[in-house]
Amino acid sequence: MPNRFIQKLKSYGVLEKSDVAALEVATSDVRLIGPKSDLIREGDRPGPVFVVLEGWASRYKILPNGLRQVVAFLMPGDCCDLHVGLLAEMDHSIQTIVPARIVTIGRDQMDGLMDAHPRVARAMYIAQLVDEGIMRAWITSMGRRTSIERAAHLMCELYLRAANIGLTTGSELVLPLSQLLLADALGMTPVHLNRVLKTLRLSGAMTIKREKLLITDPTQLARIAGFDENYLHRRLRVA
Amino acid sequence: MPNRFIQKLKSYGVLEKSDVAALEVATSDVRLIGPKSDLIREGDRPGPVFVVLEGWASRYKILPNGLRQVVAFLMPGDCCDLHVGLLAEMDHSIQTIVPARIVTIGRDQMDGLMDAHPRVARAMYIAQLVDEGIMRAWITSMGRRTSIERAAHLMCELYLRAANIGLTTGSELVLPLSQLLLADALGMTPVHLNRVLKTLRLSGAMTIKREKLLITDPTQLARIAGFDENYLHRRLRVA
DNA sequence: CGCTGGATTGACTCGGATCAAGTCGAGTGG
DNA sequence: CCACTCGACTTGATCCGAGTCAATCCAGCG
Repeated sequence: MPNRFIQKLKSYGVLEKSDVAALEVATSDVRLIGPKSDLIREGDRPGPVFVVLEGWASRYKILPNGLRQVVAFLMPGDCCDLHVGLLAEMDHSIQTIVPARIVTIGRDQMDGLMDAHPRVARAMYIAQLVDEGIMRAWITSMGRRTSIERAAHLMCELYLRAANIGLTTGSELVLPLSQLLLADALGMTPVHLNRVLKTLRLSGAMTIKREKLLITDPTQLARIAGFDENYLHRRLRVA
Repeated sequence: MPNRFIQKLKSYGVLEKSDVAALEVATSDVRLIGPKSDLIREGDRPGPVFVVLEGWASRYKILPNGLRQVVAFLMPGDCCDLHVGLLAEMDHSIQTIVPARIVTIGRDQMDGLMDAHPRVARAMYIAQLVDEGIMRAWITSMGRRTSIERAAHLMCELYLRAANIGLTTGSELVLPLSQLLLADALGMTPVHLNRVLKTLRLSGAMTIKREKLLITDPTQLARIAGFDENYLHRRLRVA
């Protein structure tokens, strides 16, 4: 089973054998977690850094009135913030969506790894910058895109992120996200999301069927979304 | 003139005299920048890290159709990402709002500073985590709060952030943000924002007059916003 | 075979956008 | 000192995208 975390870091910069070996050691303590289990809850005191090796998770916040907003999706290879351990308490929760393989890396181990392997540290910092770019793109989507554009944009993003770690087959991607979850991520009601997905389906751009996203017309989907992939930073910086 | 950057970092952890001295050296190369000047534009290759010592700036993205979304406000003491230098190009622009005093810190100097002063590094990492928390709060606001709640929430946030660096006087704060800018930050039209501000004014919770935010009823404003300040992480972690 | 949780569809309502006039206040120049 | 201007703020009237409420529909499964 490929280690998506290492695969992802490699996409952000060349890693030597020794780097990969160190990462393999650091990510050997795998735990299996069931679906819909909170890994950590808002208000909890943060513990070790953790990495999703397989499966999907969501970061979310609950408002005082009970509404939920998903603020990020974690797919295989994604991890929480490197320095969460510095905080007194979490400002959001993280929950698995489907059964997942999770690795936790203690603070000392993480510090040691980053000190001894600057190329790894560099790749992790880039990963963090990409995560921030994604948050900015989400803010932009929520504020200034219509619901159709917003849904199309999210699908473009998820597809490219997944493609980056070899999770796609052709123009298809296994996407275990219910319409309720997607609605909470896109800031709309499930009913309206359902109609939006129908419109996108009828337009011929994409379909979601049985937890599979199929992009039938990438150009059109990107056009609908007004998608510019620059924020995913797949182009490496050249010296 | 107080150095808001040092002041802010101090709020995230105790700094020794030597730390402060090093920070003072690092932030001595001040440039004066006029209002509405882009410090860096989307697509540009990032240069040194920069810090806003005085004045306000905004991070923003422009959509293909020309719409603008402000994704963050930078107030005195705020800085851009520590590791921007790793990216090939910016995924958003940063522009001053009013005349500002800006400091730039080269990558090598920054690395040296953080290596030699772990307490400074720690405070900067916390600052970055707070910035991320703010982005998550914005996503949540845009997705699940009504326009009135959203506006109230932003005002609570700006007030607390400003109070943290001694920028407030009583329940008042100098807020040089036009309604157009606020509308682009809150994802609504200027016309609608105007009505929202009127409602908040009539409710007795807050008023904006001549670039000054006056919170007339903090409890009510927080209640309207559904505000929980946990994401600003003003409580320090105790060992 | 019925139960259950997601997906789908319809009818109606409402928040916020759009379009279109104003109004106010700080300069600026005669 | 007052008229002119320009940008930002206000207000009204109307429209439309998305929410709400309420039924189904459907597939997987005990």
